[in-house]
Amino acid sequence: MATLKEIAREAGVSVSTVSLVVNGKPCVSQDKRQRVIEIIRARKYVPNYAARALRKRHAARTYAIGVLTPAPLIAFSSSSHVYRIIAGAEQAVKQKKYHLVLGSLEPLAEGIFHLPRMLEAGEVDGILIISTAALEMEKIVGSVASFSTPVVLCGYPGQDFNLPSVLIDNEKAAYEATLALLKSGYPKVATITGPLSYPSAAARLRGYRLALVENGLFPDETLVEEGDFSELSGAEAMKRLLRHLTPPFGVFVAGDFMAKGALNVLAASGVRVPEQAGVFGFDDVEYVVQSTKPALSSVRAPWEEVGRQAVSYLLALPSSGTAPPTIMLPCELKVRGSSNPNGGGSC
Amino acid sequence: MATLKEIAREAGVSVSTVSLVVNGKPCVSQDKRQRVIEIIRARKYVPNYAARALRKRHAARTYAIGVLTPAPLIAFSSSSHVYRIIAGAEQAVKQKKYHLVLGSLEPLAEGIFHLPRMLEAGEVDGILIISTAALEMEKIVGSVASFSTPVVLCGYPGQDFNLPSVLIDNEKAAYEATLALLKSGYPKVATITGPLSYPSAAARLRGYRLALVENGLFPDETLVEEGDFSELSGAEAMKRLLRHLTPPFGVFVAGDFMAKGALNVLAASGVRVPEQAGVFGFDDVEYVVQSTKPALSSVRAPWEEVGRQAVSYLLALPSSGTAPPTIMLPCELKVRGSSNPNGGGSC
DNA sequence: CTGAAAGCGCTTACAG
DNA sequence: CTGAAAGCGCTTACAG
Repeated sequence: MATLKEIAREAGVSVSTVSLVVNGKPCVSQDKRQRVIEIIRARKYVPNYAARALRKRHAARTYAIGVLTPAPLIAFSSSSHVYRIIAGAEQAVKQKKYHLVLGSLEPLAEGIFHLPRMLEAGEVDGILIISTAALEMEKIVGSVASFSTPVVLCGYPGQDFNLPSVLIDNEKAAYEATLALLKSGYPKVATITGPLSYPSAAARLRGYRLALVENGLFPDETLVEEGDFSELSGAEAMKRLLRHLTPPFGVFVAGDFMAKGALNVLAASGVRVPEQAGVFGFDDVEYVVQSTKPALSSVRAPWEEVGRQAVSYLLALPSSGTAPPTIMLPCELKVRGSSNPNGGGSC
Repeated sequence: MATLKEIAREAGVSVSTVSLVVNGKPCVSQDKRQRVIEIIRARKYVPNYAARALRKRHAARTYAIGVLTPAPLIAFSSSSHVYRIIAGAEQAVKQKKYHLVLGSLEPLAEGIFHLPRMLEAGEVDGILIISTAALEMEKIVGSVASFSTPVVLCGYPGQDFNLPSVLIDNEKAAYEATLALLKSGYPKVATITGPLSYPSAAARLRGYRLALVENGLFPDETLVEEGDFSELSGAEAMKRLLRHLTPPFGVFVAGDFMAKGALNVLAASGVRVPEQAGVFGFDDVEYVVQSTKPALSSVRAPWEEVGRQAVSYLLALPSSGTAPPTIMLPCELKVRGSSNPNGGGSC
């Protein structure tokens, strides 16, 4: 690899001049510039990144944003929000000539995580932490906070870590999905929740209740059943609901897999969807919503946009310590056959 | 940020001694080592990566592997092999304390690509290039070849670029899928191909033909129809096939979306699957194979393993220039209801 | 417009 | 076992 010095010698100029040319500074005469550029081409000179960074000291950027996932990527299903956030973030960094660096947490033991090297040596200009609905973030956030690298948390709202965050608004989405069921004409609406120890599951339940109350319906606790996001748990929750519940009714289900289980039970029980019962899921998992009959209405979270906004926050982060803002992005309702008795339930 | 020199002054030792401690070299007395470590802790010293890399010159590793995708991630569907290769690669680099750096190609104009900075400045120790079935790789491979960074190509076999490659064996997989249809008892087997200008589509056709010939069947060109991987094109190709084809027969379809279209046409034409016709897809797209009735048999490529093998090749790459090897990984047959007349086609 | 020189933070022979 | 010193490749005031 050629160095500045070698180029300078060959061109018969000083290293300063070569440096100026390389960095596109204007104050170099035409002929010298020309000569230097030719030699750079011929020798395939590439600036030494490390030397440059060293010289520019702390002003030096790495032009990299780290993405910290709560587990190795292989652990996530292809429909996971993790991939969608990464795709959005990549789109956003690209325009600014940044790269994404992937690092993942490896749980070693109870609450002990192996942190990727990325976090330690100031190798990135900012870190985007992806959280899951369930993840305990205390340890991680604690470790990260001791570094000076800017951080932004992406994912589901949970405990307040006093970190800049881009989150999706679970409560509002649940509120709107429940409202949609009521508006579709179902006189009462039940819900199947996720594990209520998860902040996001609790938030979805709050949104559901709010919609009922605002419409003059008294929240009836026999209409609330808890699942664990699995298809089986959704089926069992639906069976329990059917003990008290007679059609017509709506069910807001806090996850698409559970909703699929619920639909199966309704079909087996002879309850016609959407005529006698409307079902609304959550997460808009492509291969679930397309595989049910009728197609499942669901809540779609804007995860790509979460990634994009997190990056633009990191890249614009002022060095002054302003209070960490929290952005809550709204979700979109995808109304399909399962909750739409007026639109022809066959599609 | 504290520097070695500051730590040395505070500890009353020379910078050499601090450097030795930081790098875990043994030849330092216990008490000095102790003192230095304490001060490093207290001052939260972090070694300057750039200085280290600069000093170690070319021996310095970046501990990063670049992943070059043929387009921004946002352009790929969640079922894309791109995500699966990345997940496998991440798993592999993790064990060696490496990171993955994401970079993507942006087609600017006809054959002109904007190359990510990652490729230019020796910022990574190796580059994993992901190709698609259709991608023209000439330009990219040419640009990359002029750098000294080791490269490995991942994806579908195509033109021979004389690069180390980890590919999936399309031909063999097509051969096996066709054979499976014959073994299931379908006396003749047709095929719906992808665009035959794609090397991978052509390879799948070769595999199909080989299976026929080996079983004493004369390749009949009226049994070959070309599609473009879309569901619609699969439906139309199936319609064309049905002009000459009477049950029982099998169809090897070179893509799951086309297979779905074909299944729809068979159902509409009153041909029962798998009793009268067997269908085998390709790619094992989760939300397609699960949504058809009966469930679609398909070929599953080991993309995670492709990523893993590519990384282990890059990390073990000898500096001497041996001929670039090419690894062809076999695919797995996922036999489901659509091609299995004996297993009860209802599942 | 151009060159000589200092120095970024670190590692590494080289003496002691 | 320990320290003084050179130098990695670059940028940047500073003189001219």
